[in-house]
Amino acid sequence: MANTFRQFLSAIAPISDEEYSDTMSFFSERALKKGDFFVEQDKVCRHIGFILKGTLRTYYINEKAEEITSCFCTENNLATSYKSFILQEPSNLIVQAVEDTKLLVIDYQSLQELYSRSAVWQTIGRAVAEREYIVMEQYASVLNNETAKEKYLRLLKEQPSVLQVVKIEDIASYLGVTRRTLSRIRKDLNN
Amino acid sequence: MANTFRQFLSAIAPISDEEYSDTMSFFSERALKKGDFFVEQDKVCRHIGFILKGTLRTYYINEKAEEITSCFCTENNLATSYKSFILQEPSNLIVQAVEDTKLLVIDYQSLQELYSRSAVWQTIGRAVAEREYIVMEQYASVLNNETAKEKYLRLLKEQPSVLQVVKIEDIASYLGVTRRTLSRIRKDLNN
DNA sequence: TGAATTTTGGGACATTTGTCCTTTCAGGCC
DNA sequence: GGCCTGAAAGGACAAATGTCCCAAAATTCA
Repeated sequence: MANTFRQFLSAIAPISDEEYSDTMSFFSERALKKGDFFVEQDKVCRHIGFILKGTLRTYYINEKAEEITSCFCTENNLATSYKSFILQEPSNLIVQAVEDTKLLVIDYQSLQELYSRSAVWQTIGRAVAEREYIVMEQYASVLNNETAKEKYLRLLKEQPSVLQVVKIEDIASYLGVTRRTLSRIRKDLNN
Repeated sequence: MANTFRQFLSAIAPISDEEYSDTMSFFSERALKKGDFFVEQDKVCRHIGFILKGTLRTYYINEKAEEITSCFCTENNLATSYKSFILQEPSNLIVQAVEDTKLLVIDYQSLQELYSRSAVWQTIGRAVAEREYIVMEQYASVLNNETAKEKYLRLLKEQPSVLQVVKIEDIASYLGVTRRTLSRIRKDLNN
């Protein structure tokens, strides 16, 4: 079951069987039903989750009370409100399951415990932060440089499954345009 | 001279006098003249620099051969092409001094050496990555949610000195609009 | 210093995107 | 099945932004 997680870790730092089974006692499985929240608004995010199955959407509410989607999280990736988790402060981001989802989760205290116990986990912790940075840099570069149409095509290519489970409105806010503009883009692409 | 750097580190992790002077032997000072490159395009970024004095601009060249500015780096902050540095792969970002600049730099090998020597530096390394992540997340959220005018006002408030040293064109690309639109925004703000 | 070059501001028009709205379609529920 | 509700597509007009341009201002360098 947790094999994909082992692969995920091994891609970051070599980890022995012993270290792996030791650390796995810090993790637990968690199931979410469609619509359940993994991180709630204004609550401190206490967990990082590795997505075994399912899809989550990360969004925030702007001052016009609109939901702005910032991320779709899919299988074999991490889900968290990372800033809230790092700083252990209330989250302005909301993370919600858009379909039934299974996660492997670890809480903040346990992760700190792992960091202090093991150099391997220090390395993993840094590598995860670096990796999240790179993902975010890529996201920002795309936001800044690509048109909504290009962004849509990229989503279609990189996370096609997302289109099947989320609402058009959420994709529009993810692309930084209105529903109306996304409608025009989609019409355009069907010639 | 390097006092501000000591403060920068202390804000991340407690560091003793001994640890500080030990590790300082890994750093060296570097001066850049206006227009000099700190990171060149398609070369591996081998250094992280702490800006003692001056300003740098981070940008890339898009497929229309336009310079797109992604970051202005000011005093008491870090400058690097972080992704290239982490992965030690060629940088698509260019980092250039927009005025005479002094940095405290460390190269990749030395930093790895510090990581392996000292738990404090493991923690600093992770904290820096986390911090860079948070900055980037904030940047992406701003890009996605604020209008060009709001972004301009934010820049004015958070990095007013930048306006004195960089070209309008670079600010426009940083805001994600054309020079023409930034001109309209500025006219608007002067009533 | 003065000529050449670069940078900036803004006019005129074209294009894109947003706003507001109506219609159609699909799924859930009695 | 028929009704209700929410999601999606797209028409019509308004607003924002881009493109192309030129003239004025600032800067650079011989």
